[in-house]
Amino acid sequence: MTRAQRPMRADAQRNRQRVLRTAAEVFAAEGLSVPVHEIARRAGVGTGTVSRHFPTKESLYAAVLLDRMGQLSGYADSLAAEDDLGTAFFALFGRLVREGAAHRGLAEALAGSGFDIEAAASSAGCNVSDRLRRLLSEAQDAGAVDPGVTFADIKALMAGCLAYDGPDPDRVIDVISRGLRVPG
Amino acid sequence: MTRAQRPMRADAQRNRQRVLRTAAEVFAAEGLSVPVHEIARRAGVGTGTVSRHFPTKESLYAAVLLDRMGQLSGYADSLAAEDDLGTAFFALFGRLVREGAAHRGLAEALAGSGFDIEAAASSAGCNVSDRLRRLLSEAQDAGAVDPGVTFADIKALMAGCLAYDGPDPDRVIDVISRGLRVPG
DNA sequence: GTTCAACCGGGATGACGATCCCGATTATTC
DNA sequence: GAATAATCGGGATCGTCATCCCGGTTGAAC
Repeated sequence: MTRAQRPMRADAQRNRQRVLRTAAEVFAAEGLSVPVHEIARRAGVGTGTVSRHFPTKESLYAAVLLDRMGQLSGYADSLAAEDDLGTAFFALFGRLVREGAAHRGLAEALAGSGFDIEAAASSAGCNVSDRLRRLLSEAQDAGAVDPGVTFADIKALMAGCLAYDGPDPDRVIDVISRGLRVPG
Repeated sequence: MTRAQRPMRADAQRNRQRVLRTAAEVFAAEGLSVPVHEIARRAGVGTGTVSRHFPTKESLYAAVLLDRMGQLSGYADSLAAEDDLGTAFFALFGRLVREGAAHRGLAEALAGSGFDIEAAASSAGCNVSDRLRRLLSEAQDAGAVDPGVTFADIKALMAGCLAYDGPDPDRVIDVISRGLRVPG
């Protein structure tokens, strides 16, 4: 147990954020194979700076992904105030799909290297997965979602949707949402 | 205009097939980043043999993808005999999703390098896309599919489904199929 | 059975990119 | 404002891989 380390120097913190944001944009726009060197260039820092904050490229992937999950977690919290549970569920589902499209590759790359995303996320205090699970069962109790649908189905559908990165994601989400509602 | 070239030597043809099949399996199982060297090793040939048949790795991607599209095209043909147009449509849709999961990455990689998959496929005489489009409109005329759904929606849904590579693809396909049917 | 062009294996080559390192710089503390 | 420890930039290093090449081999034709 070492003493609580002193806070990061201001410029270091700034650079870290800058790299993280740049990386998120660049990965989303051009894929994960963009060289670290290029991310450093666009962020306006040296490659050494990137390396220091994120010792491997993989750790940069993880940081970008966790950062995004934190944001989504905030959105999930904001839905707690929603009265209509069906609306809340479909809102979160839709948002996850829309926002997640760009990050599917990240999740794949990390999973492929034995990085446990869910564990890391929940230890970071943002378990989007649990919130969605709870919303699903509440929405089912409220009669807004087909009770035959399982959480695994939802995850699978999302995994699918996350890949879609074309125009009109709303139409896709609509069709799927329709499939999830109570039949009849 | 050169004279029609003489047929490939028997061993060359055999090796080409062997590489193509091995590549399809390996890509599906371990992703596109597997080294060409490794594919050659598993196929039991030298790297030079792979290079000769497929001068670049990208051309290997294309060959694997077109090969698979040819097979799917054959399946689409076999559905021509089906009486129930709704059944035929959902059969092709489901099959495309199930079989396609492993090949999404291929399509992405090629699209990213300006390779026109649809054009290549149709010039190879196997336009799965057109067949699906026709089946959709026939199934809609027959009252089996919601007439409000467009072909673009279908392509989008497929793009999404293609990403899903987990257990129970059938449940996912069921939910989506339910969303596509005529509203009750 | 002989000839020859096509084909084979796998090592050599070169490019690219992640990571490490170190002298220069700058934020923080007193 | 001086001291110092954290940070910075970007070049050096090392591996990995796609691609090329060439001496040896084999199928095909006569």
